[in-house]
Formats: sequence, C-alpha cells, structure tokens
Amino acid sequence: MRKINPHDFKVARRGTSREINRQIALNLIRTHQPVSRADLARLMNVRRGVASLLVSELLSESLIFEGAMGESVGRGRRPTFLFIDSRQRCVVGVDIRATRTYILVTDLMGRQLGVVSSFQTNREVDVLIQELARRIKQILSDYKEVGACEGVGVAVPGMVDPAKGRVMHAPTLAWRDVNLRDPLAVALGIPVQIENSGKACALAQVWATRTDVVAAGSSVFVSVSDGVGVGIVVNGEVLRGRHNTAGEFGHVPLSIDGPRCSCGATGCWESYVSNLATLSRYFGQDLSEQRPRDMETANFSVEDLIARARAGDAKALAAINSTARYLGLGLASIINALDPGRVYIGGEITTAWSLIEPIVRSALRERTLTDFGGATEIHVVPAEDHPRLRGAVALVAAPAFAAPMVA
Amino acid sequence: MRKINPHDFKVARRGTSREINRQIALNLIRTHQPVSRADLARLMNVRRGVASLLVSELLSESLIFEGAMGESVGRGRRPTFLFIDSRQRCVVGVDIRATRTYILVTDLMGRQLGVVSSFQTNREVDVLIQELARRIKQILSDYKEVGACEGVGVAVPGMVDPAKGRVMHAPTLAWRDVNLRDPLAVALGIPVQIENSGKACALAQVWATRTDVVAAGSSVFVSVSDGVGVGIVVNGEVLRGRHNTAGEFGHVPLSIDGPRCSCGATGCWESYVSNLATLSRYFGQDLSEQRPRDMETANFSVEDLIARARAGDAKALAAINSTARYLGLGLASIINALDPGRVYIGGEITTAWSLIEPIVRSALRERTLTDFGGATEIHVVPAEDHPRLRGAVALVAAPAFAAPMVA
DNA sequence: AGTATATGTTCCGCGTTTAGACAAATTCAT
DNA sequence: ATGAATTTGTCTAAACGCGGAACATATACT
Repeated sequence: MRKINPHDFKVARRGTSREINRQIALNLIRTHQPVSRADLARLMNVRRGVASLLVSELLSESLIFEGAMGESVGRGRRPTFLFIDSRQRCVVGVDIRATRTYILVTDLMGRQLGVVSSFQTNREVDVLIQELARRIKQILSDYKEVGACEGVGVAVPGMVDPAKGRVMHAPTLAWRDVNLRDPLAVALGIPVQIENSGKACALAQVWATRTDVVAAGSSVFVSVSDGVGVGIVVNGEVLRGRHNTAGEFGHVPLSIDGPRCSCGATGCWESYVSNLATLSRYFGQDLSEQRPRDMETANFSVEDLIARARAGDAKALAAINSTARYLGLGLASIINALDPGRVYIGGEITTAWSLIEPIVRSALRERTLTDFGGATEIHVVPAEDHPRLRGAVALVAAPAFAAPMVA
Repeated sequence: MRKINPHDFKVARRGTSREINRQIALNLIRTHQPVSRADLARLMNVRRGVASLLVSELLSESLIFEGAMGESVGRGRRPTFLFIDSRQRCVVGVDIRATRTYILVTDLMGRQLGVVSSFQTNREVDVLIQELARRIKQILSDYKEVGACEGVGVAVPGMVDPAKGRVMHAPTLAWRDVNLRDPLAVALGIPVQIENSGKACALAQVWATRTDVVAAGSSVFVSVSDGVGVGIVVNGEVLRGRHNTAGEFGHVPLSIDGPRCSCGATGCWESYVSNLATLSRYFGQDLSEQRPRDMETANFSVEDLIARARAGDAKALAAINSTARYLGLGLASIINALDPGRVYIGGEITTAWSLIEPIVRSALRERTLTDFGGATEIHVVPAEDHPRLRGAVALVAAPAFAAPMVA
C-alpha cells in the first residue's frame, strides 16, 4: 500500500500505458531471451497484436533485434526469436579503490567482453581522471570490435551524490566534495555515472541476469574489506536515503565501548570486522593507518592470513574465527532491522567462507529475533564476480530497463 | 531506478491510465479540499474535461461529494467545491496494549468522532475478542449518527502477518500464532485489518492529513515504551520485510556485553531505553518482569519519574538523562542505516522532551557519520495524537487512497 | 446592458488496448 | 502428395481514455 505523494506525482498520459508495457516487454526479453512475439504475449497475458506492436517499437529503436528462426517444438509456424541488441555497443565499468583502480568492458547485458585491467590509484583527482580517461580510450580503441561505448559507470568508496555527479566524502582517498563525473565525461566525450561502492554492489545483484536472483524483492549487499559497505535494496530499488548515505551499517555499534573506529566513534561493526581489524587481531597490535606499519605487517593481507589458517596456524584461525563471530553479530542487526529476503556478502574474508560459515551462522542466530531471521539466506559473492565493477556497469546499462515512474 | 520484477509485474490495461489518474485526483482532493474541478485540472496539469470525467466517476462511487459553491476570488463563474465523502461512514481503530486496550472512532479522513475509550486487556484471546466485539458494537449503536462502519483496524504489539490476519508472536501478551482478524470479523460482521504497532504508527504519519508531513519520502517512527517499536517508511510505503519483522531496531545492540534483554540477547537498545530500563536505573535494581515488583515500584510510571525530575529529584533526572543519551546513540544507528528524511518519536519519555532534547541530539551527533545525519529532523508525537490508534484507522481508511500497482 | 473572465460540459481527434479474423508456415495423418 | 491441424505473426474494427478546442453557464467589472 503506497501513498501517492500529492506534491510529486506523475499523471498517466496518452502514452503511459505503452511506456509501461514497452518496459515490461523489454525486461521479459532480457530475462527470457531467446523469446518470440507469441511467447511475450503469453508471458504478458496480452494479445499477440499488442506484443507485436511493442516489439516493432523496440526494434525501431534497435534495443532488440530479430535473430534466427527457432526450431518449432510441436507443429506450426516457427517463431522468430528476439534478443537484446548488444551488438556493437559496450559499457565501461570502473572501480576506484584505495590502492588500485579497476576497469572492465561489458556489453549491455553486463557480459564481460575483455579482461579486467587495473592500475595504481593516484589520489590526486585531476591526475586520476586524466589517467582513467587515457586508459579507457586506449582500451576502447584496442577492442574496436566491441563498438561504440554507451557510457562509463564508476564505483567510488565513499559518499556519492549521483545526481550532481560529485563525491561528497571519500575518507580512504581523502576526497571531499569532488566533481568526478563531469571532468571525466568531458575528457572522454562519453556520459559518466558515479555511485557509492556498496550501493553499486547491491545494484549489480538487482540487475544480474543470471537467474535465481529475481525473487528477492528486498535484499542487502554487505561488502567487507578495508571498510564495511552496505547496499540496501527495497522493492527492486537501491535505497539512497535523504542525503545519499543510507546503508552505513558499518558504523552501527556492536559495543559503544569498543575499539575506536576510523569514523571517530567507538565500537562500530567495521572496527570489528574490517580487514585491518582482523589483521590487528592476529598481530596483537593496532594497525590503524595513523602509524606506519612495519615490514612484516605492511604487505600482509587477509588472504595471507586465511592461507596460514588453512595451513594450521592456530593464531590465524583464531583471528579469523573472531571476525566470523562479529560478522554474524553484525549481520543480525541488519536482519533485525530490515528483514531482507536475502543477504549477499563479499570481500576478502569470504574466501574463508567454508571455515567461518558455521560460526557466522551461529552468531547470527544468537541475536536474530526470530528463527526466520536466523535462517535468512546468505550468498557469498566471490571476488571473481567483480560485484563493484558489475554494479558500475549497471549504472549505465540498467536505466534503459528501469520501470517508468507512474502515479 | 526501479527494476521490474519479471515474475511479478502488472501490465497496463485499457483502464490503467484512468485508474492511476483517478487515484491521483482522489488524493489531491483529500489533501487540498475544498477544491474545484478546475483546481484539480491545474494541479494535475490536465484539461478540465479530463478532471471533470474523473470527478464524475468519483462522485458516482460516492467517494467524494459536491459541497457548497465557493466564493469566486476574481470574476467569473463560481467553482463547485469537492470534498471527500465521509458522511455517514466511519472507521474503528483499536490499540491492544499489554495492560489496556483502546478504541477510537473516526471518519474516513481520520478525524476523531468520539472519545477514546479503553478497558483492561484480557490476555485470553477468545475473551478479548468477545469483549472487543461487544464494546465496538455498543459504541457504534450509541453514536448512530456516525453511520455505517467501513471496517476495524487493530494495532498489536508484536509480530503480525496482516495478509493472513494472524499474530505470529506477541511476547507481552504471551500470544503465539493466534488468528485475531477472522474471529473478530465474524463476531462483528465488519471487515478487520491487523498490523504491528510500530508499523501502524509509521502508517499513521504517512497518511496524516494535517499538513507538513508530506515531504518525507522515507521516514522512521520510533515508539519507546515497554518495548521499542520502529516502523520504517520507504517511498511512501511501510517496509514489511520478508517475514513481516522489518523494523526491529529495538534489538540492535548498543553493547553486546550490555544488560540482558527480554528477547534473550544482551545489550539491545531496548534494554537501555525501555520504560522498565529507565525505572530500573532510578530504583537501582533490575525490574524485569521475572520477579514481582514491590509496593513502591509496582505502580510507578515513567511519567511519575519525569514529574520527580522536573520537581528537582537529581536521581530521577540522572536516570532520565541517561536514557536520553542512549536514545540518541540508538537513533544514530537508525540514521546511519537508513538516512531517513525525518524521525518521529513517541512514548512516555517524550513528555520530558524539553529536558532531554539537547542530550539526545548531542549523543546522536556523537555517532552519526555525517553532519546531515546528525541534523536529521526529529519530531515528537505526543500521546494525545494517539499514533497507534490513528495507524489502526489508516489500515482501513487508507487503502482506498493508495497508489495502484503498476509495472 | 455589454464585456471580460472563470467554471464546467461536450465533442472530436488520436493513441492504445481488446477482440477477432486471416495469411503464412510447419507438422502430422491419410 | 494432399489435406487437416496448429502455431506464428499481421491486420482491422471496436472500446477506452487522454488532448485539445469549442461552447454554455455564471459572475464581476465597466
């Protein structure tokens, strides 16, 4: 039961029905391709005539194309199959992280076209924008066969205002109120969209084509690495909040008397489960960025820690198990607060999922209010899926498939 | 940017445009009444002819009626004003609480028609239903002039499945999987809707007619009394969650090593700010319901405590200030997690708002991640507004005004 | 009384869904 | 091979609703 906002509504015009049905048809082609006009009509429960008209409109905009005839199953005329037209057009996804920046080229369906390339992140914004522009141009000219680029999506680890194209605050990059979108768009001559990494990850799951992802009307993506990022999806839409800061579960406390967090407060979930927290636990000292790290700890990653744990290092295992427990306790907060249909979790620590899953789950059950909540599906998203890059791509590729605003 | 769910969408039919515009017109009449057809046409940015047809449809369903002619401002024909038709029809709201149950009769606009009556809650469900039915019938026959009753809405302090009409779990009433809706509907011969109290309060704010409430696309209602209930509103819709349990911020921890909570976990926000927690702090002992309370504490309420604090009792003031601080710390979690446009807060403790507001606000700022967040509007909803009862009423009155499901 | 202006109704045009008919294409039975 | 059955895709007419304009009605000002 949704209330109509009496100060911001959209009246149905003559073309509104068509607009709605056109988008539904487009989405059905996206999820069910290959599919015929007759299939569409059945899926939508409309006459074939209507489906035909919708299809011809989509064809004329070359959003879809007619592929080969399908083999008819029974008897009767063979169907002409329809596909999303992602020939000769591509999208670039960029993932800016504290130390490295990653680039991926995909088609409009989000299918990977090239390899993921990366380079060291220069925190000087202007320099980074120029290098990014140079590299993207290079990649696009190297892979001429991928065709024209429809746009560039950028995931940034920090608070982002996508409407204005500005990064309001990105602590790990020391950026504050930086205009990232427009200079990059100018340098490239291609439209650019930017978004917070956590929200981008959530977006990637919402718009993922492969398959069982659909059901979850609301879900949550938890990304655990240097910090903790959370993207919340409600009714198929990423929750932005009033100031684009929704999803900061990383700074919800486990214990207000806990360790100091980079945000200035104490006892934030992030300060218990971030990679740095896990490593600090192993080395028995505070590794927070203030003081320089010594030789041993400087290039030691959570993956290394997990490797040691798997090799039988009891202290390493203890550190990881401890993180696992705090992970579960924090997830319980998210589940109690939002009761999502599904939780996705990504980050280096998930490479140890087989080790930690029982601990996470039991800690989760310890604090969830209901048995349903404790049993909430948790899906690990491996790093190879590149959720941030996929989300960045979705920033550009998804709007064409979004539901029209109505009422 | 919302994704269309390819397994649960609604195709636009021939009548869909009309349905959408009809609801918009109805809502505009609701919020702007008295309003003329020409006003409507201007508000909706459609021709007067269209507005006229929408109005005649609403008139024929007697959802609205034509009132007296308005005084024309300049020259020209005088407009005929339109009003929501709430003559001879009413709605009953019921608020079941641990000790007492409250009843209120309103018109379809949610305007109070009689006085709020109440009686002691009998925890035996069958007995309560019979008494409730008897009293509601009595009230409706006493106030014959209010006309036919369109439905009864019930707010229940616990986990509710509105679709099934069942109370899954209400700890304070010791109910578990109870069918409340259907027996009451049968006993009354009137449709009944039930909902969780926290969500009902949020609903009441969403559908409140008076005034400035509109803007908040997303908001949160926090109700602090025996327990802590939270209702979350996103895009003008109350967030239910996968198992109807969204909004349990009361059981998000402040400190996982904190006091034991009635839910079984430790350090829940609720265990710091509930009325019992505040009183326990004053009396210096654990008043949780397990052990019987002695003479002094048994009938001593938070309002009494506040009175003592205002009268200069330093110990009372300290107890309240302590609660205020924990309130702010917990609100920070909600704001960090959801970044709502506005927070509503209700409950006995808010009668001391002038005392505690600065403390709440500073605790809030202490943990909110951004200055925006720390400055989030907080609105106190006084008990006299009866948010639970208003929400219960909205369960029945609001669906007629809700946006149609489309796409 | 005449003019200007605002409201509300009516009519027609056009876009879109709905229903149904029809041609084209293909398989199966005879 | 031929015809019947079946499926796909197109086309046409009807119904519905927005878009635009004309028209009658009502009121105020000159």
